[in-house]
Amino acid sequence: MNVRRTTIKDVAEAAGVGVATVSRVLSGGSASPETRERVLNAATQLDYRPSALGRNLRQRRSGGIGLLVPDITDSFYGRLADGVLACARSAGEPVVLGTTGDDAEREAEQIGMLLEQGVERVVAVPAGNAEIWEPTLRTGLTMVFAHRPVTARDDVPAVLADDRAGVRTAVDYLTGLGHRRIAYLGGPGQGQRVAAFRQSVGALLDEELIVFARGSRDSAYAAAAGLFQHRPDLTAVLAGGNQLGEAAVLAARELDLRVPKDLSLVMFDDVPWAELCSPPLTVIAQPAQDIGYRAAELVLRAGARRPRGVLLPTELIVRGSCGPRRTP
Amino acid sequence: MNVRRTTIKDVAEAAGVGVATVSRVLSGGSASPETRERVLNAATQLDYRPSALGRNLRQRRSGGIGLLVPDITDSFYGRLADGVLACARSAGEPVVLGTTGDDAEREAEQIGMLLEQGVERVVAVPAGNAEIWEPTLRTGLTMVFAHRPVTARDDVPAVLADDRAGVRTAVDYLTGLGHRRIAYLGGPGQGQRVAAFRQSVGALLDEELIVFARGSRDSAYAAAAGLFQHRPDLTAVLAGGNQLGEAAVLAARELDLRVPKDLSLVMFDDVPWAELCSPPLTVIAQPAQDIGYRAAELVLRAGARRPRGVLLPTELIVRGSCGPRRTP
DNA sequence: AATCATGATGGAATCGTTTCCATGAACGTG
DNA sequence: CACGTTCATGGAAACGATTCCATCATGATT
Repeated sequence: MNVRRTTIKDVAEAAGVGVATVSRVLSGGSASPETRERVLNAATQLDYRPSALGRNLRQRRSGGIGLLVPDITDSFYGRLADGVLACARSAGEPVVLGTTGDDAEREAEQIGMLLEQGVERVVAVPAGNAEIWEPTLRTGLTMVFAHRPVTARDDVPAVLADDRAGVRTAVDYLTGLGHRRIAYLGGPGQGQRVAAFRQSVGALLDEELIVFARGSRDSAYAAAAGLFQHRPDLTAVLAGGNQLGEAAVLAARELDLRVPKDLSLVMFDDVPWAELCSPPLTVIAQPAQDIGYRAAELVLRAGARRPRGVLLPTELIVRGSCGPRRTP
Repeated sequence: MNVRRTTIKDVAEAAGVGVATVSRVLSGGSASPETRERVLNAATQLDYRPSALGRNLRQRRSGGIGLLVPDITDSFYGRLADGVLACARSAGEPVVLGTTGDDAEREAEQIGMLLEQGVERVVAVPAGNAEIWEPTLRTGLTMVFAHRPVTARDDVPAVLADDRAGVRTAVDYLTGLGHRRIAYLGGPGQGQRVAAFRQSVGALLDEELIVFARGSRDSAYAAAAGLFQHRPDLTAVLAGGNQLGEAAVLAARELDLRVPKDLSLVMFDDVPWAELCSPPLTVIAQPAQDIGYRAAELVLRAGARRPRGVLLPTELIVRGSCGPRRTP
């Protein structure tokens, strides 16, 4: 039961060389062909697997990459995580996952844990703002932000969907259908999108039509229902995420607002069920998996890492949840 | 930039004690009150955070817990992962996530990586069967299976939803509605459910009505469409997961089968969109998050870990996707 | 008063790797 | 032929914690 695992020392002994040589051979250093072969043979013979523990300690860093998302339950973050995992797997790196619940404090706690583990490369969907990140960025870890930027930190690369274009396209689409009172139903950390929304609606801007929910489903529902009840004059809604879209559909149904007859709805993020919904939802698709993959790529290629950021395209997918403005 | 992190040695020096004493104090060993205070002061003063790297090497294991799921994109596994994360967080342990794609080979590869990382406690939704797990279980790591058992390994605890009862309830419900030709649309690793299905339908059993998809969405759709076309006489379907349910809805829609008029549908796993679907889907709810949490609990409490397994209840939630048998 | 048990304490070993450095052989060049 | 350069190689020193073990002081028991 207490079988000691085979160490580099065993391999060295079996191959009749020093441990340094074994290490060199296994990590691609220089060695004579014959020695190399002897070592490799001995290694396979003994089924040697180098322990990451020893290496990590010596190099003062654990290989893996850290991933921080607000909520792994959310389809969008699920796909983003999948992208990170795919990239990490092809690089042979483990991924340490943590959730922040979009809470800056919890985020800091998770970062602390990652540092303690020696994780030095982190992909994060940032919850906090610039000041919050200040201290952790000074610890010297390699960060890449995904999905959202941290304003005023353009020295940290960010992989983003082109929210601005997405919002504008959606708003143009809705105004083109005749809508004048368009609401934005937002979640945490959507400063960019809201700015784009304000800009896109231009003269139609009505601050009361911009509402925010906190992270949870309940909060999203409350925000949507509150909005619909408080402003029955609105005719279109742009929901800033799939949970918010879900809440909007439910709230509309509850208040007997027919979609799209009474209310047009566009949702950020294309999820499989958008097509199953009744009516099928018009969405702004985001390449969630790509975002994750690209972010992981960036964080792994820490060296000459110049790109300040990557902007991936969004796409408006028209289904059935938008119609011409209801004529009163 | 090259700020050496503060080590236990620094703390020892600052407190005027030996490193052994610092270690003892910090890990709750015996020490005199005054020494304890001096050490604690010095530690907070220097903002000391013990490096997991050193500890891991000495103890020959990395703290964290490994989590292996088929597909983090799937809502069910997302919630399961969330449960594991919640438990791990409260225990202060990091979680290393890997996906297997329901592929035994990839699963083995992930296990290998975890072992290399020194991860000794793993929660997994097993993809492979008993023989596949044989060697990895001999490596001495602490395993807990979640969501699915590995047959013939009752020495490894498993946290499961009560599939048997769930299937039976669903089948009883459908037969109660008059259905006689009931299909099962399954995914990988659903041996238990299929067995329960066979048993529940009893004399109505028709092997042709049991079909399987591989993991992907496409495969699920193909299986569903094939089933519906090949056997237009069936009147009810039990889908063994949310992706399969989704595929069934899509395929039915494509083939102009009206739900529930032409086809009754029960889906395993309650997902948020089940309610948004048209018609809202009748589902067998599974406590995915609980499964994850309980599994993590079990794997963390490695000592006197007696329970062979945990069986959590499922619940039939009746919505609108089932109706009386279509009269020809 | 002598002995023993108890508990606090620090030095040193240990975990498994990488990497620095010294050694020696082989080789090419003046 | 002598000398410098290059290369393969192995011993040993890190890395930062935990933990064994010996030491010493203190108080209790005979």
